[in-house]
Amino acid sequence: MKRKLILPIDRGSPLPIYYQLKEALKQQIESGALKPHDRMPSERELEEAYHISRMTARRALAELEAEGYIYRVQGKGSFVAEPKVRQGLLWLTSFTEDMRGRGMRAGAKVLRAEVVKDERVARRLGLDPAEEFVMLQRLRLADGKPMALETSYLRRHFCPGLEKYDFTDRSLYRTLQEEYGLRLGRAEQTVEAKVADEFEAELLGVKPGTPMLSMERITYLDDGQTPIEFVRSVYRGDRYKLYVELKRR
Amino acid sequence: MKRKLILPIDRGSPLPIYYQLKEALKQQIESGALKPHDRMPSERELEEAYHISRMTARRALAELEAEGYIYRVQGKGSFVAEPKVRQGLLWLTSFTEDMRGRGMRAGAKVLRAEVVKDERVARRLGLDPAEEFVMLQRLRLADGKPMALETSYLRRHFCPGLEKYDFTDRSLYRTLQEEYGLRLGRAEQTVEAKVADEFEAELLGVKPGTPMLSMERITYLDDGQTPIEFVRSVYRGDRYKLYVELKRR
DNA sequence: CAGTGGTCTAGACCACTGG
DNA sequence: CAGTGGTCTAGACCACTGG
Repeated sequence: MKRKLILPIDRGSPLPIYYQLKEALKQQIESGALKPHDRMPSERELEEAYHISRMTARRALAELEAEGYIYRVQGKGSFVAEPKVRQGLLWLTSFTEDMRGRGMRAGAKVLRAEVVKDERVARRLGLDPAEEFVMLQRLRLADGKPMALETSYLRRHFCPGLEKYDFTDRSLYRTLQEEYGLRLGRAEQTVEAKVADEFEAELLGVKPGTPMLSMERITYLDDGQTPIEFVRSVYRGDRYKLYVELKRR
Repeated sequence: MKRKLILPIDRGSPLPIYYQLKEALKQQIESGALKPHDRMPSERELEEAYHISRMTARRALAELEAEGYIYRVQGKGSFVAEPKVRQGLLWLTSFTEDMRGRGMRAGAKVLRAEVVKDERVARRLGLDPAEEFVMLQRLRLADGKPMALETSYLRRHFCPGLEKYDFTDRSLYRTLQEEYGLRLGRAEQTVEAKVADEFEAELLGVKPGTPMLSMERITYLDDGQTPIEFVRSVYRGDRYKLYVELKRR
């Protein structure tokens, strides 16, 4: 198969050739010009088309493979990968998105929505103990039945007046984005096993002593370093399971 | 600085030279022989010491860098990285690697090591019900105290005789790689909360009813689609916590 | 200045896939 | 068999760091 490759490679650029080639091929994949399982140009084809050495062509393809854009099969060739859930990562999703992904309908009952100070939370976020938060506590429902107890602390300074919205049928993350222009980037989360205390058991409709998944999350803005939220969640162990994809280093 | 490097490299091995070198250097780091911020041998030193080309030495170092074991500074050299603690859930790690990242010493007590058939496990892996597995059950220790009960099922066809090794002080994943040439790619894992049953409680030294993190994992070879292992692990909820990094889509 | 990592070349042999 | 990716060689020039 002969194909015309007219991707721009600039040998005068300070950017390495393998990098320019990698980005150009990536662009082809992301634009849809190359579709999943389409054959990529072979190393020798790239060598000839761009007058580069095979090792340089290889490096571009090897990095695309490492980044999950293509897969390679010895003796056959390189092929465009299925647009993957980027391996190895969990996605930062809202409860609503999470439940939808599991085929359940999400709901909420707002228990508290008020401005508070909390030294422990402030410390966890590395902030001044006097920092003010909007504290939002919701019982989260899946298909109408209790699934989790979620307590969020948002830095008031970034979203003044947040406590006035009714979050019964409203997405917190969507509100942050649409009303305050806050875009979330990443989060750090811990996951532990515990048993329900009386308060949680009562609210979630289980017996005290029932196993629960307890999670704490610190959410950052899309600059990756400004903490905006601390969340403590307790999920019913009998209804909730975490799915993770792991990748070998 | 002149240093004697007597890491074993076998040119007759089916394993690539760069890979053997990478694993040998990784071993030096994990054993503590090389400490954080220690200087690694330079590419030219490796070239000379092992009579290999610089590109081969480079590849070993480049992969160690990609895996987070070392960092490299142009004009200065390569250095051992700080052991990273985070991302316990991101990477497919062995128990030993996981504990090391938490600053604890890993150990094991082998409870069972035998060839079995197990229809439920076979079904979970999408295999013939008659598939034979090497079942390895270990009590996992951290700093000498029970941390988890781990039951692995490995497809016997891929690693015949595996049950004859003594895994008290031996890494299962390292054995798969070095003795059977099996390289792991990715895994799918579930995480649940449960309470310890009597058997687990007895072994792990907790009371029945103690909260536990229960995980199931299906591990695939580096082709990404051949299942090789099913693992069921139960971690003490009072000693173990998962760390996850989440990214916003 | 010698030493480091970063990029690149122009070859080589190998194992593997498919026709 | 021709074509593919996987590994490896023995060089080269470059930018950068530190003494």
